Amino acid sequence: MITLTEENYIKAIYHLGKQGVETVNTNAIAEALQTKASSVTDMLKKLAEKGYADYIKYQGVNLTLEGKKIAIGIIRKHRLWEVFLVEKLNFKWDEVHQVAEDLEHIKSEKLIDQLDAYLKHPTHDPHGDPIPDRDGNFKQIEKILLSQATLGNTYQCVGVKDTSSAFLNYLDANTIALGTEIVLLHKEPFDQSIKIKINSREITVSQNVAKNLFLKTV
Amino acid sequence: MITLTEENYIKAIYHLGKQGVETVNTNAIAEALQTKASSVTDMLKKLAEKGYADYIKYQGVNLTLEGKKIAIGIIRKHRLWEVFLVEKLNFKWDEVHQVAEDLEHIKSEKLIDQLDAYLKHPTHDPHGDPIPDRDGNFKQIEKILLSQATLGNTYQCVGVKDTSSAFLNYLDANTIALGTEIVLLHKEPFDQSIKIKINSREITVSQNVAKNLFLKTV
DNA sequence: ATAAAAATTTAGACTAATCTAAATTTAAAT
DNA sequence: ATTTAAATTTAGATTAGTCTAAATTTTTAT
Repeated sequence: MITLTEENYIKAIYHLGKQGVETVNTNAIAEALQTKASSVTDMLKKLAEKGYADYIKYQGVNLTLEGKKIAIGIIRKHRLWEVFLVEKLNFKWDEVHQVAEDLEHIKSEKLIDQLDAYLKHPTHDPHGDPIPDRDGNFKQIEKILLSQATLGNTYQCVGVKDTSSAFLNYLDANTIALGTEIVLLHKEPFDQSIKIKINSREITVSQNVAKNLFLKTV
Repeated sequence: MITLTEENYIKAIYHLGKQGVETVNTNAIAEALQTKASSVTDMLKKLAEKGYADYIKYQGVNLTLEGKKIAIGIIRKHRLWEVFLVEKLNFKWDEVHQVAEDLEHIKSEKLIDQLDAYLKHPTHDPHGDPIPDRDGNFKQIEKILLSQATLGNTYQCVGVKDTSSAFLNYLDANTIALGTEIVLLHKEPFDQSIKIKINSREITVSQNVAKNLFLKTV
């Protein structure tokens, strides 16, 4: 049996290692999980022993195939619950994360498969992140940050990098939602702020915003 | 903060003490939670210390008002999730218990209030048990066991005592569901079996069945 | 190439929840 | 009213996860 704590470490390693591609170091995990490096070391040994991770002392950790599978399963559950909370229970997109953080650990295949069907097999969560299917397959859309977009082009908003309430509320206040069309009008060299057109309204957003909004070309 | 384990003990004490009316003894709790009496003793001390229970060494335990409030809150969540699973996710009534056992510990007021609204404020769960409202109020329907019913009378099935899959499947197979009308035709003195009419079909059920089916007069 | 800084691990201790085995208290039986 | 049996508690140990402080390894800077 896998414990709740083990699941949280595996998920953190997965995210920190960019879908399990890069090696993750101890301090990064400690920071992500708000715990101490020594606690992380203990857990990495345990995860390695259980076959969920490859861990080399002082060198860092990688998830094994099994570890990745577990991570993806948790992420699938997390994102499905987020969709449920927003679509069925009227949560706003900045309110779902904490609750989904708990719901993602409920262990019932039937529950999650039925939920998936009930929600009509959604492919993306309320923040634009892809939802893995039963077999763990999902494809990341071709997406770029607003800060990397090209002048004059038209884009569609497909996700956010920062999922803090502060940022999501900012987007709400400026009527920027997933699916919103955005035309890039001007890039200010002085402070990297960007002028865009949304819903036939022109606004200027800061570099900070531009670095946290994902777009795709249309 | 209250831990998951503490919640489970409180719930067990509540149920064993018939809604917190009777004093509960150590062995009963150990049996209910599949643990050892010594573990129970430890936990009772802790619950008493935290103000959730009144505990007297060797005499047994009672929930305090706060303890009862917590128990009722957990039961509310459990039963709402059961309704959700049956009505929205197509679970059968014998499949919901285990999953609800986990879901009941998710802590989010908003989640449970929204769920309640989404389900249109149901008053009873799929087994006929009442669902407490936000303030912890609920009323038990006037109900009797089939074994205590009177010959010739017409009743309506309103709940089950045993919630095992074996029993619930038996009821399904015999088209006995919540709301089904039942006429008591004959009580066999020899083995306490009972002949009833359901949906214009006559069947005989064992004493065991009669002692686990709740009815109300119509 | 070596010293200083940063990252990581080890050692030893703590808490929550559990257990076994022994001791104690209460209830039942003669 | 004792003795026996049943129920309960205590004592001491164990596991998972965490922590602090000290020791070690790696990286960085000169």
